[in-house]
Amino acid sequence: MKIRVKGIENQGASGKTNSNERSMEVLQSIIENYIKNSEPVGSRTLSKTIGFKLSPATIRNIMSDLAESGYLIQTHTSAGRVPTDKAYRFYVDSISKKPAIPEQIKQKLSPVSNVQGTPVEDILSKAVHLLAELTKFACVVSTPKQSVSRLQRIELIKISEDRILVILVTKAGVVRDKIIFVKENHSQEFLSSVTSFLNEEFKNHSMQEIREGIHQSIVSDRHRYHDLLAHAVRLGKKAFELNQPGEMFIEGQMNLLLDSHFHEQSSVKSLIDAFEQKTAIMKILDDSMKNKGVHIHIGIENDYEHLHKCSLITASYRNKQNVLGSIGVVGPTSMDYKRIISTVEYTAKMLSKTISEQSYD
Amino acid sequence: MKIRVKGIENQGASGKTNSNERSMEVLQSIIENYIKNSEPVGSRTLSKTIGFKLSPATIRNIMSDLAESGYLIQTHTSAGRVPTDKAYRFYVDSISKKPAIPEQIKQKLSPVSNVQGTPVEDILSKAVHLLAELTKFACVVSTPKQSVSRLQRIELIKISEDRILVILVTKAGVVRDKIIFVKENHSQEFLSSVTSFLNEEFKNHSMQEIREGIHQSIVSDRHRYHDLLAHAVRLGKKAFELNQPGEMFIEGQMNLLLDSHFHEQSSVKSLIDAFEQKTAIMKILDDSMKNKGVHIHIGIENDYEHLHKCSLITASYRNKQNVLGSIGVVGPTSMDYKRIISTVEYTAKMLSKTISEQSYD
DNA sequence: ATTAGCACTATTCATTAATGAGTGCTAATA
DNA sequence: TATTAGCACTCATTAATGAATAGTGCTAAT
Repeated sequence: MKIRVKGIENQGASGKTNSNERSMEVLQSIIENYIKNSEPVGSRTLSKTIGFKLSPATIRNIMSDLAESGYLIQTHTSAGRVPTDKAYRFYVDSISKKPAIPEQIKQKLSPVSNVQGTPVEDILSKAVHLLAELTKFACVVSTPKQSVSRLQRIELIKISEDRILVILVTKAGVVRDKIIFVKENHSQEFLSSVTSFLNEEFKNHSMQEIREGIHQSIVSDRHRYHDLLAHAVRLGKKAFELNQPGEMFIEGQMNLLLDSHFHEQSSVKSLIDAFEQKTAIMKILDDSMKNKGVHIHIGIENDYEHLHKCSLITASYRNKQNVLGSIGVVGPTSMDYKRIISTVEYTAKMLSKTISEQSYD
Repeated sequence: MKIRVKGIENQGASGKTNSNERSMEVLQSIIENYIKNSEPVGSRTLSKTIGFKLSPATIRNIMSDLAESGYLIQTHTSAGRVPTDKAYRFYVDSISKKPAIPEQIKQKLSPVSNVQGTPVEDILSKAVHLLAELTKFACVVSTPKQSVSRLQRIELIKISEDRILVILVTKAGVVRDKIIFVKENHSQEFLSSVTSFLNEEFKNHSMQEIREGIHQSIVSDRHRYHDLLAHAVRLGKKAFELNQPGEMFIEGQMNLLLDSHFHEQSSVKSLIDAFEQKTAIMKILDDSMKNKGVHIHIGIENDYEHLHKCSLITASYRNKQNVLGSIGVVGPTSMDYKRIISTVEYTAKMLSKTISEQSYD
């Protein structure tokens, strides 16, 4: 029995790194070929397209090894081979130098920064729309997380006997409004004093901090505000209560359905489910905020089953102070990773730049 | 040559209304059959399902006439017949008594009214979501038109040296905010006086009126506000400037792609286009606000070419004073009109009720 | 006016055969 | 020893064929 050097896996074990490197290059070639044509790639085709000279037979041997190690599968006996998620993982991990952003893409995305006093939501929506247009996949973006946003200003406005409009302006330039119901009929003057108190006390603090600290903070100031206090606590609590579960804009869902990889009925159903049930994607976007750079989730790596046939490329955007949210692409596992990664990265960068310029820091 | 009574078309011309009515009933039967099974219906099948006794041969004759008059088409020689848009138009026009809303639908839609101080946008989004779930088609809703909304309160808040946050609260309970840029560094006190002036002057007026009347109104009050005037005019103009082009929420687009009628590549492309290019659908929603009741646009009746294979059922929603926007369903021309019409109608009613309760009238 | 009967037509479905892309193995080769 | 040529084999895809089926249109009988 002949034991063949397996390449990749047992790197360094044998001295044959030569053969190892070659396996990697072959695998890379197969992946790129499949990404391009979406068709199982065979040994003959590959021997032509590959950089260096190798006969189909040799390639077959290599492919056989790669298949054994779980990088390739065959849909049936006499078909070419298709990369597995493991292969894609290897592929993206081995990407060293990112391609330069084509001028054309920069051009396309320039509207994102051409904004003067546009609400942050509109900027996000513009960005995700353009990203979908560029990538031809589904794209998502999460709105700035309220909890990490820092307060620029709060305003309480009486709009009827029992309703008070709360306006929160964050440093990032996001305006959130909500209406709270009260039993007491406060005067606008009273509200104004509560307002200025809250502003003084909490400007520049994150919503998270405010929610946690509001009680102590007010209590410690007891001497300055006496009867006003009880009401202020109650109003403030209500005003800063977390109610927005965090929104997400989606664009280009339908693009996916033109993609040949999602043509089967079951795939379509999965996709519908994945986008209906927003939490799974939202969670991935949230996770993406924790670390810098581009995040890549390939197929089976996703916890949510309905996303097993998808890859997600995400990147967070920020202003000068905080990471605010993230933007991402949802596509088939066989997407053109190099292109998509750099496009997402660039878009996130543009977004950060634009929003930073609008922030109040 | 035998001249057959054509039914429908030449009503009253001959005394044979009997045959006429029968044609209509046959047509109706064909349509309902097709709506149910999405398959061309033939004479044999029909002679079984139809209420009264008629042989296939007779039905064939009638069908032949109906085809000649443009109510039916054959996909090929030996296939059954399929209703045309003209047939659907006849069908919906002849619907007399609307079916009662099934308890199940009422149940499903009840969350729309279970809201306490929810922003109008959230109510709309909830409603359109549920509607999509119920109908299994794509659903859209337009946010309240700014121009007809009447002012409940305006607020100007200084948030940085050169930026003023404008908050508009409408009678319908919609809060709109935007940031305007100014060259002068106004004090908050100054803004407050402008604010109370604008509130006094314009409360209860529609945005449309305000935009048109702002100049005169302020000029005529020249004696009361002297130096303040010039600035107030400028700020007010900016504040009330129309910038929101009118939004639209879409839900369940992907539902359409599960529908057999949109399975061809070209149809999918059309749909994507139709939803990408929101203006066409937006226009239909806008039109729907002009008249009461449910509006029905069948296939070819739509101006926008990419909607030629779709029917739209829309209905406007309102508060006590004004028509605010409309909600609708986009589905295949062979949708179950009776069910969809009454569902949309009911949803719009619920929406109106809920929003009215929240309005400040 | 209605219907039964029949010839005719087009789709759909299963079967078959030809094609071709691709593999695995073995033996020859550099 | 690694590579390659050659060959048998497998299996999906395609086209061709024919039977079954669902439907129509027309004519003649009721």
